[in-house]
Amino acid sequence: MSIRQQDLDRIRELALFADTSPDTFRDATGGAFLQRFPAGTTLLMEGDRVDFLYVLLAGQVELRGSWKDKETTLAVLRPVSTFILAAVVLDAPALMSAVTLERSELLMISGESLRRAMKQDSDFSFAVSQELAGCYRGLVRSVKNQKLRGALERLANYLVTLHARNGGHTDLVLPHEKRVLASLLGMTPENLSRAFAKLDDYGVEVDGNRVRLSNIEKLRRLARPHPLIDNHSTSSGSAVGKADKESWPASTMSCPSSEAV
Amino acid sequence: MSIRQQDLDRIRELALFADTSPDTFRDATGGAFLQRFPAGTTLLMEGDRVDFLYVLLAGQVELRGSWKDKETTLAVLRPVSTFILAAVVLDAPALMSAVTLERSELLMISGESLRRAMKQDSDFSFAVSQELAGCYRGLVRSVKNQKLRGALERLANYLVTLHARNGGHTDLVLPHEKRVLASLLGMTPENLSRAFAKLDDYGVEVDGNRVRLSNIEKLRRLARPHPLIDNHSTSSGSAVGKADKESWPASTMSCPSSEAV
DNA sequence: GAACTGCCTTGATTTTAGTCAATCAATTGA
DNA sequence: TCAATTGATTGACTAAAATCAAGGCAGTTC
Repeated sequence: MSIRQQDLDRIRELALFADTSPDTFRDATGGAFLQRFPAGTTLLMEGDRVDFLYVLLAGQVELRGSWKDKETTLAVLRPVSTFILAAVVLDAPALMSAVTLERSELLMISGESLRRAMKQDSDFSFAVSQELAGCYRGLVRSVKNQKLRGALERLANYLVTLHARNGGHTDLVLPHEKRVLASLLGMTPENLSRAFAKLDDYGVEVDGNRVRLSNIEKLRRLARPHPLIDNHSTSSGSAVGKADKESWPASTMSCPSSEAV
Repeated sequence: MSIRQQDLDRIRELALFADTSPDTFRDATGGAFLQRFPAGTTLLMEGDRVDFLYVLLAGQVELRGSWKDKETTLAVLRPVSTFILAAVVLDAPALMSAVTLERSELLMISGESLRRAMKQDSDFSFAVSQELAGCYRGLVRSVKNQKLRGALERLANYLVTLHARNGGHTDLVLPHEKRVLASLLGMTPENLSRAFAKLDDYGVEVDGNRVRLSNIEKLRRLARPHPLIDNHSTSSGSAVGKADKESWPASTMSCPSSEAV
């Protein structure tokens, strides 16, 4: 249960901690601990008091919101990502549930000590502000995506940005189950199936979770991706200036984060 | 063009500045200036470089996003509110446009000096983090509202929270034009009309921009408001602890902010 | 006052998305 | 190995929302 040095090294690569002074880093992560969870574990339920900042080190976790026996996926996270930072900063109840989609490894950092570190170190506080600003902007993108586009357009754009983030390869592997993807894109699984079928005309060939984009230009003409909605760069592209980081949660995408596993 | 003391006093009441030390406050607002704009002025276009943090002191401004000759309203602000804080913190281009809906009075604070103040004063930096966290959570609510509810339910909840924020009065005045409200709620003006008509069965009587809720219980049973989606408290309710503030932009509501005018 | 404008409403229609039901394939698990 | 389960797909149907078109009703302008 104690933290290995290599784990600390990994969270150091997060934008949030990258430039933090050794002292502050030690203060913030001092009481942290590592925990493993099987797939399907609810880490946190909507409305729960949030005592920890979570850092996903391995596996996959889904953030969900619900209302009246309906559920929707707000984001799917991959290592290395932090989540519920906003609730921790405000010491407020969580607005979304967090559930592991696979067996996952999580570092849990005391919210109390994180807030203390913020108050002592303005550089760290600034880094938190930047992180939160990026999160905020990610959600603005998400709202625009949701309100301005139809389901087919959302799927098309999802594929286009997956393609871009994949270094331009035309062969993609969907990073989640289709039912999760459907929920993330704001549609039913049935509708996602039909949407994929329609994209056949645009050179999208689907086989299970493998997708080939055989006519990207045509797909792109349909999708009309826009830099103020779709974030085509991976959150930690090597040459990306720090100020541009808006890593989490990106638009309607899942959240590959600071370091590819 | 120079700033009156009374204007500085007013922005002091914003959560963002309430507890800021006099020194930091002076540093941050030093180069600020006041400007008046007629209705319909575009203060900022999507994609523009953002040089200032805006503080709305009088009037009304709308935040919009667009894609492919479609537009949607993300928030409508009323005094006293700040906006585009996230873009300022990251020194990044704006993701939304800002347009005055009425003749408005705005204080513009240099982004540069704001960032400098943050780096020097960890308390201020912390306050910015709290503000951003509140904004983030407001957007989470907004996404949940949008993805989990239908148009009629969104309208019903809009009215219920307006009612709650109005101190429980059953007579309301819609704070915006209906076309703006429609866009804010993610529907067409035509559909908003029809939705209001349907709410007739639930005791909602509409006359122009005046609305009477003659059967709140029935309306509430339809709306099913939820504390993790709808924020029924005004952002600056007198007895609200600071940590609970999530003032901006609240769910799908317009944004009465720190101090009612 | 007449013409105009912007905003709202209403109706008819089309488009889009959700629901219900059945099937199929792949996986799991006694 | 053979149910039993889960996820994905398909079709038929229903519901919701957008679009198109036409009027009505202030408030302005000339």
